Amino acid sequence: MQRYFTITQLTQEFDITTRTLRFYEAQGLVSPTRRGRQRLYTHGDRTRIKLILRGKRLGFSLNDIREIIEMYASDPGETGQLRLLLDRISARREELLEKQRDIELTLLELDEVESGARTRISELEAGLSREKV
Amino acid sequence: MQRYFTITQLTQEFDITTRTLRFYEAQGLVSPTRRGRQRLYTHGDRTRIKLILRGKRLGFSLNDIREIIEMYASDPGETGQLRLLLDRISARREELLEKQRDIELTLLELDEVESGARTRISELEAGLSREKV
DNA sequence: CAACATATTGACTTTAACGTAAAAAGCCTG
DNA sequence: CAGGCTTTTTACGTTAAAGTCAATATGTTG
Repeated sequence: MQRYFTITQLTQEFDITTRTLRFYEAQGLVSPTRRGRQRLYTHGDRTRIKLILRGKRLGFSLNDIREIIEMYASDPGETGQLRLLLDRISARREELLEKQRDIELTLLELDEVESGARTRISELEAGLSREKV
Repeated sequence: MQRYFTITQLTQEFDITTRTLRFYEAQGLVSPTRRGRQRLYTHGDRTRIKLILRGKRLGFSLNDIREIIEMYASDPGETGQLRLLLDRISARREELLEKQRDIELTLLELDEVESGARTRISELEAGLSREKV
């Protein structure tokens, strides 16, 4: 297993541009180490990038994503901070559950549209295309 | 049940601004009728708005949403068009299923962070706060 | 080492999705 | 019907998330 990934390896793997990865770095979402000026991404960096892209697919902004990632990485020493973390977690969980419900609804609607379309196709194929079946 | 909704009623119900609704109209996503210059939204319009907002929560762009809504409303007369519709439906379904998986993963990660946090809280409350438990 | 590709940096541009502000129109209400 | 409110229209501004382009720098290969 290789120790480091280059920027182009990652752009190819995730189908994003170098500009995107540098932008994420400027936003403090990843911090690849350097060999000279060149960026070297560790497996940890790669995992972070996966998290970012997953967040994007779910419609989270980069700021949201930053907060989520920081939750993962945070290591609060006192109870108050830990309780605050628990609150944030449950807020995020609520959001995700709402998205799940939204998806369920949309899938159901797609099912309806699909079965409607299938019905009409079979009508047409049965030669019943003389209006008003 | 009322026949029409005013723009402000809908902005209040959905917690969006009039600017947003007019913007959606300019994008061809809703087409309220008019009484003079005033916009009157039907129940159908209201449903569309719900669809739009649901799409947004799932991270779809307004263009995506337009296409999805057009799928719902489309009434293609010939088999070729219907098959194309079926393709679009299954593509959208794939996207949604991917989002579902993304959500599952994220929920699992949140569970882990949460249980870690709970563990540390109980350690702290047990008075074991003298480093290295 | 010259040539050529690859990487970095910085500046400017673009696109989506609204926000904000100003002016005019419409419509109650005393 | 004057004053005040909401609504509409028009136009310009803003923000997030990159895209594009040009100038260097670095690396590598014959």
